[in-house]
Amino acid sequence: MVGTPNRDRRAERREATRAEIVEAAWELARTEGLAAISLREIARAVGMQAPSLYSYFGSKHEIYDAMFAMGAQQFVDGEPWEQLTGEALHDVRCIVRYYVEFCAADLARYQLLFQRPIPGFEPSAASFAVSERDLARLAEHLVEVGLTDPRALDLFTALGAGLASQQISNDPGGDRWIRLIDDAVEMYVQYMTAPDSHDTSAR
Amino acid sequence: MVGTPNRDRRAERREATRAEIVEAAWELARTEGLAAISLREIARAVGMQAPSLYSYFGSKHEIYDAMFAMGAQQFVDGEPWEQLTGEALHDVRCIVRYYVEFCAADLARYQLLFQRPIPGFEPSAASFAVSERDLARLAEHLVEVGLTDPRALDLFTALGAGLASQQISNDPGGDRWIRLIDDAVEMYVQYMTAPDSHDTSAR
DNA sequence: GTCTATATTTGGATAGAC
DNA sequence: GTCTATCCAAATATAGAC
Repeated sequence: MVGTPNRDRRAERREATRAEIVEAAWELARTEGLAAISLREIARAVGMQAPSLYSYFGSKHEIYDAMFAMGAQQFVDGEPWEQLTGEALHDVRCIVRYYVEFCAADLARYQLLFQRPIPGFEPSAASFAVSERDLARLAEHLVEVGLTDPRALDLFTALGAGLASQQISNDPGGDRWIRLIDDAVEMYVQYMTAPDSHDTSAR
Repeated sequence: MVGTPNRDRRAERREATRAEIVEAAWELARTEGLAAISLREIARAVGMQAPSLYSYFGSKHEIYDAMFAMGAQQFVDGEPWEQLTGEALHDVRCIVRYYVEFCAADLARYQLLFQRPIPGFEPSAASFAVSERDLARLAEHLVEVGLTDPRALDLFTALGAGLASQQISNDPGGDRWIRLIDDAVEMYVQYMTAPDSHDTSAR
């Protein structure tokens, strides 16, 4: 009998090339700006002609989408879950540090993942799902360390986003806001764990 | 004797047309995205042909620069200085509210003023100076209400930027993070005014 | 100061040979 | 799957008449 092989070498090769294209696109985005990359440049970087890219992606937006998915996966893969201890102050500090440094490390990646600088582009549901699952996991962990207030998650993300945004926009390459992380986290945890001076029902 | 008139009607007319062009550019940026506006569209919106714009601006970047200056001026002009009382909690709340709502009210304006989504564009020193003077004034006011810690300003801007960023990116048109402003401000002021449990020298 | 005409470049995308 | 050739649209910017 003629069986089907348990590895599809052709599909593997194809997937590898797709990854190569996306990597090249990121490289260009980092040097020239996210909105300034072109199919011709991407193709040249991987040793192809522009039309050949259409064998791998149906449009430029599909490439952006794959870039988004890759960035989101990088974020998830690098998260320091194993360093968490269950102690609120420590864990929150850990996560905020990771987030801010992840953002500051790559402006283009930050823009694509956390802003919407490309007119007309929105990540597909599949690409977005990675981020959403991760956010849910974060929400769970906040509850585990005792931050059960329903506002805890949104205030947390606002804090991280603000430190990252300021660091990137106003001191790129520096550490002016990175140095504030520990203070900000202390402020946040103190407030969220203080005995009900500000809980919702007491108002 | 032949005197010079004390009003230059020609210059006034020219300035009015420049303002009209910038206004049209903002209008388009709001509907199509900041990076997607073209000189042709701007020209059509003001009843001109594209090349005529070059009588008023030397390049597209100069139009972006004028847009930046206009946005910065709007921000300054709308600031609620007259509502401030000298009481820290109240004043900080006032300013953060103004900032977040200003950002949330116009995505394109937020992007141009507080992010850098246009590859190759940076505001001129003159346009930027408006923002810088305003930031200095804010710093002074924080000191006046007792927030003398050197970290107060940067933590303040991070807080505002974070609330605005999350509101715009994750709940456009809603108020999910706007509703958190009062809590965030309370958290901030409590922390910054708490008796030296976290001041620099005590560490 | 505004126009027409055009230069020049560049972009995304498609057709069809191999 | 990759190429060449090309389409088509759009962009910024300039030249020169009026």
